[in-house]
Amino acid sequence: MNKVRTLFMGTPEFACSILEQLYQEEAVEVIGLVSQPDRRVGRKQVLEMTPTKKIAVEHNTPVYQPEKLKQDYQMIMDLQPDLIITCAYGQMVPDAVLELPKLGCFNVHASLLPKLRGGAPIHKAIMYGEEKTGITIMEMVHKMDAGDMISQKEIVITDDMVTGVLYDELMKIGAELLHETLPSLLDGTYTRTPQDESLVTYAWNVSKEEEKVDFNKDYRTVYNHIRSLIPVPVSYGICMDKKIKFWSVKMSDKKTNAENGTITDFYDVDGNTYMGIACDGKLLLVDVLQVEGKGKMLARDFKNGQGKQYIGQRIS
RNA sequence: CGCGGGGUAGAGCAGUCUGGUUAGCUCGUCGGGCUCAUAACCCGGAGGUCGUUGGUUCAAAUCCUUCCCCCGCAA
Repeated sequence: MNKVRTLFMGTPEFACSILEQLYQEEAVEVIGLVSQPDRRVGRKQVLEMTPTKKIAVEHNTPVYQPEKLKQDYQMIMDLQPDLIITCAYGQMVPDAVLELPKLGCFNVHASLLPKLRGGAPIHKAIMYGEEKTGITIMEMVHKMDAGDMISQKEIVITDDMVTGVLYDELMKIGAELLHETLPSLLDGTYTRTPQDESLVTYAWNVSKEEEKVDFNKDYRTVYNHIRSLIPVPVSYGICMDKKIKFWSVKMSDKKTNAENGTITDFYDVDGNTYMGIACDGKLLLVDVLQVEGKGKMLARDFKNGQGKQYIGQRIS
């Protein structure tokens, strides 16, 4: 039996587990990877391969990285794939490509569609306080993340989860769901469930503006907001004219009548030291933080150094 | 040369502008004490080529210079 000629389209870390899964599938041959172009990253602007590309290179799979897929997709047409799987590719796929493979084009999306369509479903699931999220595999259509759903897998979002943890969990079950769903995609026996348009919500990429924390919002919202941006891009507040990033926070029952955003003091809880920030009448406890120009550090270390000067100051 | 902050005991910082005896603070660590007990308190100790190079000076953590490294921003 011939293997199904499969093209994978995906770019970031998240797509790696899906790509790895495809390599493990007996029935599938990965004939190519399409990812975003390599970008220069960091202060030194080092050109680095995209995460999926690194994996494809190891498997000697051809990699295509068009700057604008809409204008530059002939190589995909030439490849004549039987199946296209996408996951967090980062560009809209032209209709001509969607219609090309005889088995179809399917997307692995990190949310329970029709909720959270868009580029940042994992961050937004936590930021918006969803109690559960998951993975949806669906048909690709012209409109973003709007195709009929084929399979889903749920995961509960617990209070202590940050985006990074949820991200890893979803990577895992994404690969599992793909494995479970793949046979039906290959023989065409899958069932399609249209998305209920009345329940659609969107999860746009996190904007610069969204990285800043507003301690005037309610406690839970602030907590969700901060943990949703860990470990990337990390939220921040401004205090003493410096940017302070919040790398790890925790909720508490400690009450305060200090103004929202006030750094009230440092507290020892269960052997750890936390910096308390007033929010909505309660204290939000910061475990790990980073002041502009400095590395990230434990609240305990911050307290031992310049942290004392910050007590009583307000974060805006 | 994109802009800016920084490199001082194991950790986080002060001191640098206005050079000057044993480089200070908060912790940690080690020893001792107090206590029924302690993450508390008291006493004491160890631990620093002040990132690197060269220079100025009677004297450099501090002023000038070379390079390296870390971080924030912008991309």
